[in-house]
Amino acid sequence: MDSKQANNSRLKLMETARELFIAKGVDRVGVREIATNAGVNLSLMNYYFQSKENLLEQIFEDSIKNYGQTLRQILNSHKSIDQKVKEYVYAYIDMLSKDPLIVPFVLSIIHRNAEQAPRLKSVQTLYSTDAFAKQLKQEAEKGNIKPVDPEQFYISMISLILFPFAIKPLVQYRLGLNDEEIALSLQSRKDHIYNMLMASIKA
Amino acid sequence: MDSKQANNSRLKLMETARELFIAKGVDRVGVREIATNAGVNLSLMNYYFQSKENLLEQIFEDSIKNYGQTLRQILNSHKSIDQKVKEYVYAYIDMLSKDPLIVPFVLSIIHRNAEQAPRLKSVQTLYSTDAFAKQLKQEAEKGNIKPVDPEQFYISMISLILFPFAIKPLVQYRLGLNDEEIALSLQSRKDHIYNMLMASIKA
DNA sequence: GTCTATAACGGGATAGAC
DNA sequence: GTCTATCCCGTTATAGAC
Repeated sequence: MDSKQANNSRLKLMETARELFIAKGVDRVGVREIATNAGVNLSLMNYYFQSKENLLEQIFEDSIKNYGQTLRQILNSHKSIDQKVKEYVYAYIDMLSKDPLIVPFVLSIIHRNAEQAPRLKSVQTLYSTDAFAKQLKQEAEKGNIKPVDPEQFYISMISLILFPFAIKPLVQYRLGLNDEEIALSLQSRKDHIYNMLMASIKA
Repeated sequence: MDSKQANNSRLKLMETARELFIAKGVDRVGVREIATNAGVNLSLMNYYFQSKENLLEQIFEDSIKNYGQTLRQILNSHKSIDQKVKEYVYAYIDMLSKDPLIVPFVLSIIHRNAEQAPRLKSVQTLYSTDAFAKQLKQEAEKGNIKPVDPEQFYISMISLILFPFAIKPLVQYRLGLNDEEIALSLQSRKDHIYNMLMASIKA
């Protein structure tokens, strides 16, 4: 069947590219190299994915979509602020630890194409406040937490979570950590971030 | 004089490039375009700056160097933690507000060349903890502040400061802010960040 | 040391014929 | 879907002028 063939070539390209990107770094992998390794014609690759960047986006789309839904559900649930923050921070860092390329990739999209970037799904996943802002306001009015600008609080939360992954190589070099140690350090940020966020709004 | 001529071409290239980079975005500006607009031969441009990325780095080197020294002096001074954090946050955000391209540029360097990046001066400026960590430990032992992992605290501090500049276009689009409004929002983060950091270590 | 002209290479992207 | 030709762009090299 044609559709099976199509899917095979598409999938093969994405798998091959993913392996190469992780192994060598995105910028040290050529499109011709990907096509060759996948046993697929370069033109066909540009037929499915119009650009290398788009190929990269497709590769992460699935994992980003799944995790993004999880993250949004946490913020939109009926749990307490405290519980939401804790679950959000934990789930987000777990997600990024499994796919460390997501943050630099999304940031490069924002940087490269500032105008169109905000419309991309993978980008929106990184920034979705929704019902969380309202809850922060309501709880502040009830006196359960200190009044706080919801947008600023949300931006602070994702800053604390995401930025360390953007500067991971730098931190790793500066502190002389191996891969396991830097991974552990990022894990231990979970509680650090949670504590910092909650301390700032504790009534 | 020869040196004046040289400086003229060099400066003209840097000024022209700077304007184009800010106006169109780094990746939508070609090297031939820069040379043409500056009225300078492309070969000469490669004579002074060997690559587009190096040109970019040269453009920011001065401002980064000056501000970097200011920031380091704040952290290495003999002021209180409270005072240092306040001055550091304020000075850093002022610096980034004047040169909004610094953060995405440095992050792209880290992303592109993870191995060599940590050695670059412009990169090191963004991450220099030095004496600040010791002070955090000492103050915790004295009971003046809550005990905290100094590295985590420092990373949190620069995350809160820097990340919003990395996602500025995204935030601007999502909240529907014009240039003045987003600038104001970033200014008002100064106190937000300062309060959050101090609340997390208040004894 | 400053500057120009020109050619060429490699990589990403595009278009059209088949 | 495939293949070829072609283009743009960053980069390098060379040869030479002032």
